[in-house]
Amino acid sequence: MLHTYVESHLQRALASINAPSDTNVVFEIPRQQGQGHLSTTVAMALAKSMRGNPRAIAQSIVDALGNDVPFVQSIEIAGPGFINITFDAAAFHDMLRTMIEQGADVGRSDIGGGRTVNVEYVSANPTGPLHAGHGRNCAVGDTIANLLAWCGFAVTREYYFNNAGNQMNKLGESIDARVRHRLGDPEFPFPEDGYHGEYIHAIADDIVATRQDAYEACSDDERRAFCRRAGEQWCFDLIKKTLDSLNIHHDVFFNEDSLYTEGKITATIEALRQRGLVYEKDGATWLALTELGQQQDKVIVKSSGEPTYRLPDIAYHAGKLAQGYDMLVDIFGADHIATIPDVLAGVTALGQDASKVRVVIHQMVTFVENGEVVKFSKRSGKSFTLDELIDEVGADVVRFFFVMRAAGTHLEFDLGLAKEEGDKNPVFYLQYAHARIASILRKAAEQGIAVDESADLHVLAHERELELITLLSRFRQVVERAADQLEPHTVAEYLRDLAAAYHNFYHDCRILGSEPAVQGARLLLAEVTRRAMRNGLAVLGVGAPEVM
RNA sequence: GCGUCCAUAGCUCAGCUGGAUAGAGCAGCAGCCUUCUAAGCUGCGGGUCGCAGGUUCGAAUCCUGCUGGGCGCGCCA
Repeated sequence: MLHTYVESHLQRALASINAPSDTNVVFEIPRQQGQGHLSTTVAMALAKSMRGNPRAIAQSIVDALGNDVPFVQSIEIAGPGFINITFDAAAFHDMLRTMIEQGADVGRSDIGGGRTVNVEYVSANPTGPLHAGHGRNCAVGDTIANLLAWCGFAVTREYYFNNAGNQMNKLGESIDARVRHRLGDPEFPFPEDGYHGEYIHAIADDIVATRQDAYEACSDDERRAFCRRAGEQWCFDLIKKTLDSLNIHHDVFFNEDSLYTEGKITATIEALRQRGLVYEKDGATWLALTELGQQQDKVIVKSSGEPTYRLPDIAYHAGKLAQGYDMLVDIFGADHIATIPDVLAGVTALGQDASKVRVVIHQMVTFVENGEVVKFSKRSGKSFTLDELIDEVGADVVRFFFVMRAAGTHLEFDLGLAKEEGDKNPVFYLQYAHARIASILRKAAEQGIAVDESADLHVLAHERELELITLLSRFRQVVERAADQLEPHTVAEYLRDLAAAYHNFYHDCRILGSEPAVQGARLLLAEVTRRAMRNGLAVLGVGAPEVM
């Protein structure tokens, strides 16, 4: 990054004009031409505390800097007090050299320092296939996990599920009914609010075909449980297969039921009770959330004796913190937003540090094709599954489209655009840049020209070359920021800019057939770009094709 | 009604934790291939940053209110 060349000099200059020692120097890359390569607003920020004219402060900073700062060509004061710095080409060559030395790992960071992070995402219960809308949680969660891993965190990818609830019973009853229909009892009643999806028939067919004897040996109650287990198995197999096709693999599948069998639920209630936060009312057990700053108290154990989801959620999060994770990341859809404060309050009440929990809320997805909203509904059984979406547009497009917008905004997924295998599709724009580089490297190899990492970079002076180097130099910072802020879409934005910078360079700067020194330096620049693009796409979980 | 997220070009969206003349893609119009992939590049048009106040040298960005929309507000998860 350019700012590293001037940061220490600037700090010294600030000290010499008696600026406060905690002054935060903010650097920006100016948008407009003629404003240098790098800009800082520090003089304007200091105007208040130092009670001075910002331009005058800027002038004294520039005077204190002197004109012998290495790599700096010129410094100008502009507008209300911007300090604009123009670097000489050697700064760009130096940055590129640093990136060359990072080899295939260009852009990798160690800001995580080995700290442990648990990222929990997908977490759909095994009551059916993942539907298309689940794709956003999958892609956002896995990309965040990738980002953190890329930045030196020790990441655990976790999937939390519940195979004991009401919905699972409904699943078992639904399958049971379909099996009985097949075994000569067509009048057997289908449960109210049962699952109507096609997959229920598929599961029933499977049971009849492979386990009919075992099924018929069961009592009525056992049959429902049998079907529930068969359904869970079938659904999980399918979910894992779907995730696998998106290259998503969890390290831990955490069964909510283990919280019961291991006594964590009762232990949690007792711990909360000891703190005076639990009371009985109307036959139920309540958590005094108002004591913890929340709006209202909530039931944690129903009068039926069953806990509500809130209790295991608290026990689950407290348990993960107790395992010693430095950070927990939850990926939730907007429909779960209200549960978060309760869980965090409960976790805090149990003596854990809730500030270690970071929750990424993503808004809902609308699928659009030809300007019309495409409906999907699990309830009606007319489900639009994630598998179908992947079949339609491909795994790369699915992953990219779900992370290319900020998680907090409503996402419009344009199926028409996604299906387009051409220039309109933003994924191909990135992949094409990579394939173009791969192609040129192949062509060079055919001509007996290898990438020479020790090539002299001084011949790189074209505006397009310097722009490309500047963009490349930002790669690591972009990834670090995306990891820190848990904002994967900024990587997608960056890669678009990087691809554009490469296409510009490619268009204006002939590589093969140039004079040997220029050819060598440009080939090396192309190779570094390829590495950065491949790494960036890998973080997004998108492939980097050699040929398109 | 309460909570929460959102509102930026015709459409979909960025906007780097307050900075300079608010950007990109798509759509529209006009150009560029006998040479490394035209899935590319170049140019043009297009804006009351939802509205109204406030803080500040300076606001799309921070605060308040309002309007419009998404999602929640259960002894469902």
